[in-house]
Amino acid sequence: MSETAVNVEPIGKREKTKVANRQAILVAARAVFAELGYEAATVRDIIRGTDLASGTFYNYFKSKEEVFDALADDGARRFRPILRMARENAKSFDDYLHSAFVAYFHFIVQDNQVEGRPIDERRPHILRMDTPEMVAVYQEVRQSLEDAIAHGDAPRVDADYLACACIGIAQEVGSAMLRRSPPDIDAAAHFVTGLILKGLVGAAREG
Amino acid sequence: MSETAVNVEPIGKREKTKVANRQAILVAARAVFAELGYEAATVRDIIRGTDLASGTFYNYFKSKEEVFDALADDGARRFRPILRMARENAKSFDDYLHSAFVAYFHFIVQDNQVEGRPIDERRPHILRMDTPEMVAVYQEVRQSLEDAIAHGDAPRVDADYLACACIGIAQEVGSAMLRRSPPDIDAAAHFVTGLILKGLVGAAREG
DNA sequence: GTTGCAAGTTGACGTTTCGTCATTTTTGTG
DNA sequence: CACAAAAATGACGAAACGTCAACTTGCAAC
Repeated sequence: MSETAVNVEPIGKREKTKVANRQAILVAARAVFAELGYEAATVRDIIRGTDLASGTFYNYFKSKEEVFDALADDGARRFRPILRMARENAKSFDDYLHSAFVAYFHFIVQDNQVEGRPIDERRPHILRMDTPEMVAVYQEVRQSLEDAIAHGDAPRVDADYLACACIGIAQEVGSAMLRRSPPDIDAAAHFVTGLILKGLVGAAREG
Repeated sequence: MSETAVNVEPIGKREKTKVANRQAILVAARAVFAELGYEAATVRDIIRGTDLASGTFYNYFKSKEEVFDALADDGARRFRPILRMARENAKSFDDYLHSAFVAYFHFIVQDNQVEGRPIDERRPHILRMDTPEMVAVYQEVRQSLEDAIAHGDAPRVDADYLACACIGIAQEVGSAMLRRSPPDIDAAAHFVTGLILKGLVGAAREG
């Protein structure tokens, strides 16, 4: 065949700048939200953090809210493969639970160290369950639980409720962990894993 | 003494309308948020739902955000005495946990039946942990847990983490429960109580 | 390379919402 | 009733919004 050049980068300049602009807006938005808080931030504040014009913002997002959702979505998107790896590498159900929580706590610690800032500051910690990637994370967790139940590795619990409970625990205990300094990921993961597997007894400080 | 009239109502008209106005704004805001969503709602939309003038709004709240926080705060304030009663009437620690969750699930079911609407609709379900009454609820829960631990009714767990875990579970499983129709409060409460007391085994469908 | 067109960017503009404040109304008191 | 303090009012300038006609850029056909 007469196919000549390699085609490793199928994206032209058009698409490239589109991705770059979108990303620039998200980065600027993250900084602005951290700086001013979600409410006080304006679309103009965000766009000022890029080299784009005000009108361009609306080619990418309908509103400040949509940018925020995209940020949350992004977080979930980055976390999902980590979660999947935890599942694939797990030696047992207990191991899966533990490594999933470790992964999540690790993730939020990293995520909250942006720009050398401590954690502090009222950041928009608000997490929606209804953004697409968020739902995907929920489904991933739920699927793992259902598989474990099907294989007899876990009791026959309501997988929907259990997935929700795990997510709720992860979020709240995760936030509590971040409030402590330094955040002890292993301790937090040990706590929540013990709680889920054995209840209060499992969560107790010493075995 | 020449004190003549009874004084059962120490509040004059001043204070009375102040309370009424504040309440009117909160009621209108709840309706507007439900109707338009938090983002789309404006301070003017809210004030239009009352018979007050626009300027008056700012005598009561600094911003839309503050109104929203006040709504959340209000919810927590109404829930707190219910939670306290659950504690005082509890026969045991297990009983306390169970009745607290029943009370919470009952509370949110009621709260989401406002105006005959189903649950649906993206309402600002966003719950902040940093509003004063919210913190009070957290502390109430934590205190109960610490007391139980001190009295030997519960293992020596990290009370901060456990309180956060309970709240996270209550929120997420509560939301999941609301998504089902009809919401089964007892089933949900049974699930979460079992989970916390005995872990997965306790949460399984049949004891 | 040049030409033409679709895709994307720009910033100025009319519109909407914001938050303030001088004025007016209401409430409590002597 | 008169007076002062407290609160409500709505008009106003400032700020942010979202749109759009004009302009620039990327790409493909020739």
